[in-house]
Amino acid sequence: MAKSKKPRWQRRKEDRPAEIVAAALDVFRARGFAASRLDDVAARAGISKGTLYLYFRNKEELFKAVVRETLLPNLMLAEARLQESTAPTPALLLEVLGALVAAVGTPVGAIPKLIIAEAGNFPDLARFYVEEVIARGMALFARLLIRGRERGEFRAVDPLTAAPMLAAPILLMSMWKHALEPHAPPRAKAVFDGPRFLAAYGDLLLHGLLPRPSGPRE
Amino acid sequence: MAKSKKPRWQRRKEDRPAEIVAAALDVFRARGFAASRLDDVAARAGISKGTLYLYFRNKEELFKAVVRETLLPNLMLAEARLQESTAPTPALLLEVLGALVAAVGTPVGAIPKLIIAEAGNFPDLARFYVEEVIARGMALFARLLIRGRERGEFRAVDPLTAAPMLAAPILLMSMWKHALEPHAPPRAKAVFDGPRFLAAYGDLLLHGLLPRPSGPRE
Amino acid sequence: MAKSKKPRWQRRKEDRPAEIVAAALDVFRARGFAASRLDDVAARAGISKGTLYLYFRNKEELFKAVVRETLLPNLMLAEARLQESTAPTPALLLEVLGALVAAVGTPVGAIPKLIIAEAGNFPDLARFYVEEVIARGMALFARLLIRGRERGEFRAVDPLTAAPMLAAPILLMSMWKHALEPHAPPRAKAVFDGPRFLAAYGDLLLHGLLPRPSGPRE
Amino acid sequence: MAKSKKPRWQRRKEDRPAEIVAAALDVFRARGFAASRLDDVAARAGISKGTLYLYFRNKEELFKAVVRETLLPNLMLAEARLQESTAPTPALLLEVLGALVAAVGTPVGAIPKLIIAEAGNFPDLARFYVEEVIARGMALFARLLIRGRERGEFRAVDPLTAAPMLAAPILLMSMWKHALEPHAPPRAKAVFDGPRFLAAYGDLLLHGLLPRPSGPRE
DNA sequence: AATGAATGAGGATTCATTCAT
DNA sequence: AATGAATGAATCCTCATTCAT
Repeated sequence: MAKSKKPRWQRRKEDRPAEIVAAALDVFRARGFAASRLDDVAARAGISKGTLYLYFRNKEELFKAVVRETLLPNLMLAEARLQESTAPTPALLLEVLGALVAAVGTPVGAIPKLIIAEAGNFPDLARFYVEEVIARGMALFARLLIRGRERGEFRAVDPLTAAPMLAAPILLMSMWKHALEPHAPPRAKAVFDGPRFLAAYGDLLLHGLLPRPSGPRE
Repeated sequence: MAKSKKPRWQRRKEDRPAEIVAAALDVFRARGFAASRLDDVAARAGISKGTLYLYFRNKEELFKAVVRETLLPNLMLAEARLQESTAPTPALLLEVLGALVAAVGTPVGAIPKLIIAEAGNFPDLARFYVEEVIARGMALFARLLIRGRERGEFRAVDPLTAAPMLAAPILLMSMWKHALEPHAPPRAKAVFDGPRFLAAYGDLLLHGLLPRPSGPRE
Repeated sequence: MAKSKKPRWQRRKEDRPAEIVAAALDVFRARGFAASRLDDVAARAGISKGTLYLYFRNKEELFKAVVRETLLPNLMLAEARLQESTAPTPALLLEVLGALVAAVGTPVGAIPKLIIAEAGNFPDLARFYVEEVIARGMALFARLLIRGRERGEFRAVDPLTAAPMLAAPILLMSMWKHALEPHAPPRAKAVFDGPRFLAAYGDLLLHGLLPRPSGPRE
Repeated sequence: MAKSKKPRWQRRKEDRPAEIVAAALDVFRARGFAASRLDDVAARAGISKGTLYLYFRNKEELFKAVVRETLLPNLMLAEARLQESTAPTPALLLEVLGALVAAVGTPVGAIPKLIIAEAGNFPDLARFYVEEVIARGMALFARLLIRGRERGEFRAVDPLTAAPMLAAPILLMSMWKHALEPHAPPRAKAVFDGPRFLAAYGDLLLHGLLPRPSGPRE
């Protein structure tokens, strides 16, 4: 039998996990974790169901991999960006928010909804998210607020308490985009459309943060 | 033979639906809709599995009943409150937000997370939520912003675009309370605790809304 | 309290069982015994589900009552008719067949299909049917054949073996009417219509397929 | 450690459907469709419950497959046989009836009872049976009657009306064998035993009940 | 390394039967 | 005598996981 030049399977040991994770995210995004079938994940990844188990011990591990591997790179990127910038803080804040808003439009934006939906069933995943994602994200915002305060660009607010407020509209937008917008009438969709949302958000946020031109307050 | 032997069950046609809905909300809240077993709902409602089906055609209908029957009364209450008040708009806004924050602490607060998690699987539920809850909620906030503007209490912002920003921290809080907080370290829990959160939120929000130049404020 | 002239329930102890049996036959006829719900039987009888159990121990007993109480009167009628008649045997045979064909058009005609479908699950019902209905029916036909032979009206055939052949088209017709006809195209329905079927049946039965060599017949 | 440990299962994609259909027919035959449990079908087919669903979408589809796949081959066989024969028509008729009587003794013989029992619940199955089995079967008999008439072997009868009469005793026999005989006393069983039944049937069919005026027959 | 047939535990749903009213 | 709310065993079907190929 000499016709065996082409191997029966491609050797793609390296790429497979990432492909599977991407496929899983797509499927989980649409149906939620519990209602997703591994059959569908496999089909979308272009492999067979059995092959999934060569790379992930079970459905839960696949879920965790999806969360870990799609969130952390994004977060580290943001942290690096903040570190090196010398721009005025209001501009830097807007830049960070802009990056987040952009990220929300990608499949990654569906992760928060998935985590929140399944936190009750996967406590360690919830813990991971709280400690590795939320805590770090809030710390990042808090540092921004402090930086602004120190440079006289922001008024004094408690950074740890205010940080979540900065994040809240981003979260809202991610929920909207990945859960409700597909079912909303056209007029409702306009509200959340990209730059417009970001501008309104920044306006409201900054005018609360910027020092008042005249007279001391509070 | 005393006639004491307590009966194996009671007839309670009137109360049952509400009790079942409450039990279902509890269970769905903890596990999510898809992962909840009707066995558990029945157990928590103190009835047998079959009894569920006397009152709800199937799991999906039960879910819809939970959403409809717990959200609408709350919403109508808020709308009524807004209608009759003559208070200054900033105070009224804070009052409304306070009521929402309070509601978030009750089981009702878990509904948004449930809806968002299952929107992909129950399009008509999603549509119901968008049209009957979100739209009405946003309209309510928009009316508040317009009222404030007309009375000179707020600066000019586009009410339809700004409304979601008012709601965002409430949503964030509901997600936090019902999904992540149980898995968070104690220090993190403090941030969202009641009045403190509300105060920070109102402060940030109002200083962005109030007109600039001068004068004493509330 | 003097307004109690009209009692809360009618006293109808006597009629109820027959009404229930009739309703049950209707429902069983349409869906088969196994797929029939007692809810439907009760509804059709105009009573509540619980009341069924005041008259019949369970679903199986109801089934047996349906069979017993609808078949036996018919059978006894036929036996009596045969006893007293002095008509020529061919005419008598046609009369009996005619009565059976008529009976097949009523709800009773569905009983054979019910028995046959459930014989495997209710052995004693099957035994009852074999011994009380089939055996007696076959004996009746056999007596007819013997009577004809003795009076020189029929040729010699083994009466016990030939009897089922007389009954076969009746059975076929009952199956057709109560099971398949509702789903048949119009052209097929014509074949089984009443007198025409009976005439063809009598003709074939009495004369057979082979051409007569000659001479007068009958 | 010998490698003996026989594997927990075998892969048998090719044979499975036919095996399942055969097992299902056995179970349906004994209990009727509605009262049969797929558990039992699976057990009899030597597979697990889940495997059923790899081959049949649900219980109803399995039922339809049983009907379709066991009836059609038999019917086509009979049609082919009729086409090629040059025998005298009475002999050919007896041959066809003999083949049918033989078929009735196999599991296939239980199909009519199943169809008739469930026609009310599966209208399209009933339609299929009326159009693909009964219609074709009756056409086959009608052709036989016409052939006999044309060759002067049969007297003139309306072929479409007479055809069902030829089939009726076969139907009766199939009902008897698969429903009632197991519950009948020994003496009753003799009546339907194979060649004897067939001989009596053929005799009656060909010659009828009336005495012949004269001459030798057949 | 990859497949996909086979498994079987788990959960939604139905409905005969019971029993408080 | 009658009701119908409540029960829970029974059964269909799904799908994560395993394993023969």
